[in-house]
Amino acid sequence: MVTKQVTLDQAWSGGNIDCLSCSIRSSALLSGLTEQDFEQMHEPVEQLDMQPGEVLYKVGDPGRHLFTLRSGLIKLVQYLPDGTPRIVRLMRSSDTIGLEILVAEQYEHEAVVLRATGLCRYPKEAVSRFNQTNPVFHKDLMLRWQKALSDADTWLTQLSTGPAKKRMANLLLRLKEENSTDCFLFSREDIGSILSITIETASRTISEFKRTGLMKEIRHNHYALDVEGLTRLIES
Amino acid sequence: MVTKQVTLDQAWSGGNIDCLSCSIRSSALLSGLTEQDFEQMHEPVEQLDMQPGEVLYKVGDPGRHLFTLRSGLIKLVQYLPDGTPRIVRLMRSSDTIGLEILVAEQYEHEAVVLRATGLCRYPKEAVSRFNQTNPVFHKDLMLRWQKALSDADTWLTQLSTGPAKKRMANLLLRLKEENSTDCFLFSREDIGSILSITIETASRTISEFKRTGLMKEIRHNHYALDVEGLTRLIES
DNA sequence: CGATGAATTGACATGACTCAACAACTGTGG
DNA sequence: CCACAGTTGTTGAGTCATGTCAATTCATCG
Repeated sequence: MVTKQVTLDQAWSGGNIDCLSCSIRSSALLSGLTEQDFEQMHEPVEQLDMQPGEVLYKVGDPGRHLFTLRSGLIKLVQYLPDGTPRIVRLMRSSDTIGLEILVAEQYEHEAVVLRATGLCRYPKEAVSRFNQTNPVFHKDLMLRWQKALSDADTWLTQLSTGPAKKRMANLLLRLKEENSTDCFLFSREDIGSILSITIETASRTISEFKRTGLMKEIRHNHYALDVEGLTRLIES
Repeated sequence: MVTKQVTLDQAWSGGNIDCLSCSIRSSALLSGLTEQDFEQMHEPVEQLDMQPGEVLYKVGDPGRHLFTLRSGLIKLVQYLPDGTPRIVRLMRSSDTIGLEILVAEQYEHEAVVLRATGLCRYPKEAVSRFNQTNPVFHKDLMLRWQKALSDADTWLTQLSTGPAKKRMANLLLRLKEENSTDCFLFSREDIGSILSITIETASRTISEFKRTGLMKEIRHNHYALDVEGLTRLIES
């Protein structure tokens, strides 16, 4: 994990790491804040770069920071009583993770990097204070909370209900890049843990989709989707 | 649906319907508010009594009110693209439903009464204003949001993952009354829609549990659970 | 009492899991 | 550069769990 500290100065100046003119500003957690807000922060914002497999935090870790993804992909995992891991959400660019620590002491998930990820780290206290003093920030935070909830419902209805083929089709369309038919997959084990199926079933389903033309492998784990066909499969 | 209006007077006076001394006050949405807060409300709080089968709202209905359950049981339903209904959460006493309208225009679920339910109805504008002006209220609202999210995760991991028997065992323990082994069930169709299994599988699983002594039918849809045994089943 | 819908049960088909063999890919050391 | 081991993905055969369809019982209510 590589970290880069953002000093108060840099955070709102024209420096390299610059929250005020951040490229994902409109969707970043600290968008809408003023110079003064940043001046009040005791602990700096930091930027992290993480590689696949690295663990951001685990269930029960004391939570002192929230994070916003600038790029990449992170899985949130919970474990069943019998030890089976279950991926409960995927977080992508502009998503915020660790919201729970605003009202709890510990993280509720294990956060593991799936694809090289850049993120910004905010101290809990600062976020909490902004939330209480800045109405725009506060509204934005509620939006993020609601989005998380809404995502959780979709996860349940689309990825955890019905036969494996429909679930897989839903996952593929969900992982599809905007304005394109491209889709990047990851390990069969992770796919299984998302759809609650075995790696064999995941592999077989993908093979069948390839055979029937619903997807074409461009290169390793990179596919072109037949969006029409997959949509029809879901709705049938 | 029976409604009883709470006038400004009643809301904070010693009247019959009295938010300030409400019996579930510590867990009700408007706990922590002062006389002055109630004076600011343009539209009154109302109490509703609803019977099984009645629909509180549907997906896409314009959302103008939030609700807190005083008693009873309500299911939140979403529909799959192919029309299958899926129960995504069960709401019980002291739970708040309709949070989404604080940041969205419409309800995201269909809310249907499963057991005779009493609830309080709050106008969206008032809740929104309290949220911005009253720090305690605001903190409470965040707690509710986080609880909903946490519940959604549990729903996914416990009730939608693994074999039907384990899911059923989890559901039974979740429906169990506090400090007792009693458990009230509802229609097999609803159980199926919670666990994402067919009504036949639901029925068969319950029959098997009765045969193997994991539960005993006291009267219609009222059971005594073998908590130990069910827990063992889940963890195996 | 009969009529209706819900729940149960049985017989069978099918989808998903298990176990096992093998293939493809990755990284390491010679 | 190759040989090798370790890991991940694929495929096949057999089993088991769940879904499907149908028949029957049960509960409720007029």
